[in-house]
Amino acid sequence: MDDVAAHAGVSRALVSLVMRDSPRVSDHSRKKVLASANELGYRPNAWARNLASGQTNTIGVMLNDLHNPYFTELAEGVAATAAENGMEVLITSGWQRESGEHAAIDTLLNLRTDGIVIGAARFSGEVFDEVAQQLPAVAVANFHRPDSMDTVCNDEAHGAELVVEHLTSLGHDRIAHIDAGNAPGAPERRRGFMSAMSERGLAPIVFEGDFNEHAGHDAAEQLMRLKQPPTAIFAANDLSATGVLAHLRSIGARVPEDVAVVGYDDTLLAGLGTLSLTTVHQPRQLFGQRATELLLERIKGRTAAKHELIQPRLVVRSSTGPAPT
Amino acid sequence: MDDVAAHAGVSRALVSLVMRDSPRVSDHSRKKVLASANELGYRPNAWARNLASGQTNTIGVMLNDLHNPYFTELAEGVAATAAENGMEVLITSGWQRESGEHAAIDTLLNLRTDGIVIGAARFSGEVFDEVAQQLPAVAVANFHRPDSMDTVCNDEAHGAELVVEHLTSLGHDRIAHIDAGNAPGAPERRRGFMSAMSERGLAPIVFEGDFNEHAGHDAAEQLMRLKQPPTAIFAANDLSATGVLAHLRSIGARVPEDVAVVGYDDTLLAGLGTLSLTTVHQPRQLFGQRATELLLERIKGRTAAKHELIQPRLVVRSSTGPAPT
DNA sequence: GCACGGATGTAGAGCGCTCTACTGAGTGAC
DNA sequence: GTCACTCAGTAGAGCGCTCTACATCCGTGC
Repeated sequence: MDDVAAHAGVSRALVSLVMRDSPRVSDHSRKKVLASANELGYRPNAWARNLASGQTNTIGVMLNDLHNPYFTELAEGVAATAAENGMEVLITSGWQRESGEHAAIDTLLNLRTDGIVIGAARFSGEVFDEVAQQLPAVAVANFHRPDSMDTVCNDEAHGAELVVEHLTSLGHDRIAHIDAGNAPGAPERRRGFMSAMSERGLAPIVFEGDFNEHAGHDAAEQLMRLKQPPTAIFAANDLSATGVLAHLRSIGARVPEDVAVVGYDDTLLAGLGTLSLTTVHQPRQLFGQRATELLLERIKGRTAAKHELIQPRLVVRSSTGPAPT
Repeated sequence: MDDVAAHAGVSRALVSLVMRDSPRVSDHSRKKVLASANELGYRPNAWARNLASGQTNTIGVMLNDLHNPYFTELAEGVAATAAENGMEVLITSGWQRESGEHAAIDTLLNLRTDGIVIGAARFSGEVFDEVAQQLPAVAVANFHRPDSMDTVCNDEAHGAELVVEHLTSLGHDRIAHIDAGNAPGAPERRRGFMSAMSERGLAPIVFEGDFNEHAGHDAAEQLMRLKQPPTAIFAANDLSATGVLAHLRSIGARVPEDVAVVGYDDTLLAGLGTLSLTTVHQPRQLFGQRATELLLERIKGRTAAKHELIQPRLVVRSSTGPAPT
């Protein structure tokens, strides 16, 4: 910076003003400084800048798992909203391990970014409190719902209710749900399914499963061996639903004529022509957007915690149809 | 840091040594300082530390597209290798736009991380040169192969050759390739296919396609209308192969008895029980590992550029089998 | 002619660390 | 007893910026 100042024949302070796009600089000086900076290949040092200014203009995003589209779309939403507000985004990941998550959060805390978005961490409540105490933070899709920080969650239960509503409106009444135990989001989906069913006076059939293809396949096998097999199967997620479809095909059951199948998450899979799965779509970018907006409010001084529930929507494709008569 | 020093009754310099795990500190002082730091909730400021030390202990990773498993697995490889070497990783993304890529690179350059890994950027050669001039950098899966920085690439041509070898060994000789135009990696796959075919005295059939399901479906439709349809189809990637499978199923052609199908990339799709696709697996984590290793060499002072080609391997599943007689 | 105020520009302290050079105490060899 | 050396700790400059307070210049109004 000294070199640029000397080269342009101005003070260091003026160079600083130019680099920060201050309106307090005449056009003439601005051009002179910019030309010198360009010629010397000068680029402001972010560490020094942030140290001196005490703010980073950066939002840190900690994602549990980069392979999961859920998180990357969340990050994309954060990035878009951050960019609109002139902020930058730095991502760290825990690579699906809890120790990794701690390291990733520590990196961001040491960096003292202006705020932190936490994507579905396995942390205990205390860790959340500790983070919230140090920096403005928002947790997304986290099922602890810590009071100490803002949260943005998908309304899983409502998603399940949408499924039941869709299937019952098609005339289905023997509807089975293959769940995913205590995996994140699964209990809420299960509870939503059960309450939606009983509200309609229907018996909720629930089979144990998991968020993978194999579990869906096995559960479907058991379901179809029942004396009265269900006419519709609501799988834990899209992957699980592909297992269901595979089993149904193997026993010659037609979808949706004999059995309707619904997934959850609206992943790439669901959209494939071969599967064309009715599923529940979560507006994942919106999660990132709302999280960032909440964070910006926090940075501006709000202190009371806010908790947002985002509404999913049903995407009807060709794996569901009228119940067999 | 002053507070911690005062609280522990030592100098600031000693606190600094403790925070950096220096062996020059007695056990007694170390414990005292750590206790004070803990009590006061002290956490070293990364900006100040990096500014003062002139190094960041951090590797920056710029990824073109976080949704693409290719890049996230690359990042995972970088993270693992970086962790082994006691370094941290910070990720930025260009969100599939070139302007975004520039911003993402700028962020890292301003941060002056110790090195940068660039995941498949759309940059021109000059941009690579410019980056390489400022910081140690490695480009991964980039098809410009700039001389100014190290590169790590997949040997796409060899992957295509593996496919041809597999199919011919099964007795196939009418093999068609659905390509993906000039999309990244596609020209290399096409060339590999063509040369492997002609080496074996076979006529390479190439149809225009793209890296998506729809393109695979359409190309397959055209292929199967030929007077002599191919007995094996090598799609541009797994997604394209799902389109092929969908069309084959719709016209009642059996896979692999009537037509063998091969994908590329070994994504989640290929492993699904319903598809069970023979495909080419790229060791994507290895890309990240090698990239990081090259970067560390650079940081330690190597100046001559290195270019590595990583060998893919064929994963045989049930979408391929002996050619019909 | 003078006070005033807006527009530009500058000086210099300070952000929170690290790092070099140094001090002083203890240890062992001769 | 002296010297050389090691070990533990300290002082203080300095990393590359920003920011507050101030200086200077010029046009305006009375």
